[in-house]
Amino acid sequence: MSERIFIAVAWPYANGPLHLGHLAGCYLPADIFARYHRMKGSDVLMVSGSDQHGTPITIRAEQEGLEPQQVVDRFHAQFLDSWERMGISFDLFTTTGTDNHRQVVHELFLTLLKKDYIYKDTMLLPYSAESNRFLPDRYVQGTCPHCGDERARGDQCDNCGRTLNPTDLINPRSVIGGYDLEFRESEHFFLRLTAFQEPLLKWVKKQSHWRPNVLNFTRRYLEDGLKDRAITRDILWGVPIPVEGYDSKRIYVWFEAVTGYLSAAKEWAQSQGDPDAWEPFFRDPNSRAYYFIGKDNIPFHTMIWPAMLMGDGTLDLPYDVPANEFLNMEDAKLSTSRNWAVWLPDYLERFDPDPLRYVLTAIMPETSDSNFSWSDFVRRNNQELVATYGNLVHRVLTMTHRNFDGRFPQPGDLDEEDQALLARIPQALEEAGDQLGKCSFRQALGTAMALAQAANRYIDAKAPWQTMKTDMQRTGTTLWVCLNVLSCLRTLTYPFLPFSAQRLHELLGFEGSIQDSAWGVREVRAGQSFPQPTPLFTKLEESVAEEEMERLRAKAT
RNA sequence: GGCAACGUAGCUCAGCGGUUAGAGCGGGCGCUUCAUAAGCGCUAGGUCAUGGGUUCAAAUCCCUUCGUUGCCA
Repeated sequence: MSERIFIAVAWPYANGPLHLGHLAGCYLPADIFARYHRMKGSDVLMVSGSDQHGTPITIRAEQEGLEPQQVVDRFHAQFLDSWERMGISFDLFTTTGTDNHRQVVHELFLTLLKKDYIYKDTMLLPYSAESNRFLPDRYVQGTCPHCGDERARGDQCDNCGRTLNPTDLINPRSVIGGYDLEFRESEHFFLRLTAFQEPLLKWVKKQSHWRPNVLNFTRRYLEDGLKDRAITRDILWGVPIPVEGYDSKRIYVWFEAVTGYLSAAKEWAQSQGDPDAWEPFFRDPNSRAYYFIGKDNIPFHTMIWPAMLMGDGTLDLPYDVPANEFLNMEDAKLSTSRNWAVWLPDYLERFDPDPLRYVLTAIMPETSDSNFSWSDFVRRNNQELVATYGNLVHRVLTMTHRNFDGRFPQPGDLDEEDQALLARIPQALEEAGDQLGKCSFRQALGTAMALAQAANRYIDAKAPWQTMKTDMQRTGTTLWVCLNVLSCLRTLTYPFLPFSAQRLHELLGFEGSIQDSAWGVREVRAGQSFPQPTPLFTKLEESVAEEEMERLRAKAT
């Protein structure tokens, strides 16, 4: 009986390239999870897309003298390229700019409006008479009422970090052209979040399988009390409001972007030639939906989106929201604006994807913030990937190829040590499978590496380079046991290291794609011929850490 | 200012009520030579931030203080 798994991943904002924080935060864990489940035979749908709307994109477009669409098209193409080269295996990576998305958002909006979960009200907003338009919060600057900083924006003050409303600012003024500015009443639509407070709290209290930080954060938030929130804005870049008379307004990104999970599933279904294929992922209690996000996104996925789903009443709520904490860079907080980050396109110009996938999994911020450093990257690559795992593969394959004529040996009688190591194979698969299923990716990777270490110990004890002088039968048995461990490691590492796992698959003489193998024991065949082995991973010069650190520092502003 | 999390070996962290507190890396000693000078074994005597409390029993639960970080007003 196979499981059905919907994997929703946070929508990256299409106003800049992706960095290691994005990857470690949600895309890599989601991909590991998806690959594991596909191999296990689960019915998997993994979707996401570029978030195209919102003020920062308008601002960037204005700065560069481009249309917003040109900005988002550029980054969307870059995202697709990064996924391909990093091996992030989306079933669909779309955008919020499609007709389909607009329709799905409209349907949900109208459903909630009809049920009175969306209502109209007025609010006081910044308006520029001279340019004849309402201004986004970010376009308004003024003195922060808390710290007195004169360059606070209408959404927040960068100096003291507090969240603000434009009406909070002292001496508010427009950023564009420095026009005078007034506040005018504007009519908007609000989501009645207060109606969902109790149902949400009741639901959240049952989610004992959630990560403690996600659960605690959400409970505290709900116990403090939700407020209704405006879901429309006086802007022109975004999804239109499906009600007559609101041409100068659009649906606010946070309402529209989370709906993208549903619209992406529907778009995927259409692309499969079966428009209803999305339904089992949203309307079957036996299917489970996982939302992979960074911790800054928790409220939207544990409260707002579930509230919208509850309001609709026909769609399943998230099963789990395995939010990750933050990844720091060389002991400092990642910062896009200060350019303190390693960008994916940049990384991929110089290094292979698997070492990064390995290191980011090993330090994945599952339970607390973690730190990426280039010296740690080089160290882990050289000592863990190359020395412990890659070298195990290489020493076993080389010895076998050289002494058994390029074929796998026929095993003789198995002694206790042989049996003990072979017994670890199904154990490791079960253990790692269990850990992967619980989204404990660091642990699962550790399980795989522990098996590699056990094999290294076994080889040391068996010393096949000694026995081959006197007893080829014994040597063949030893290597046959090792080869079966390699076959297992091929499976165990696949979710984390898809590229090298595929290569190992081929080095072991298996045909086709490793993706089609099952999550289970697969013995090597005695007598099977296999190719001349080449190393799986490349050792990095120690100087790489220094050079990359320099590069990072040089670009920072 | 309010709330929360964290503070464990030189470094990065795991453990989160129950035998002498663990792993990886670094350091020290030794073994091995098949392999990308890779592998394996042994070794670190750390007041589990601090001061109290609960308990037969606490790094593990509760409170104080200090420090770090995050969220919120």
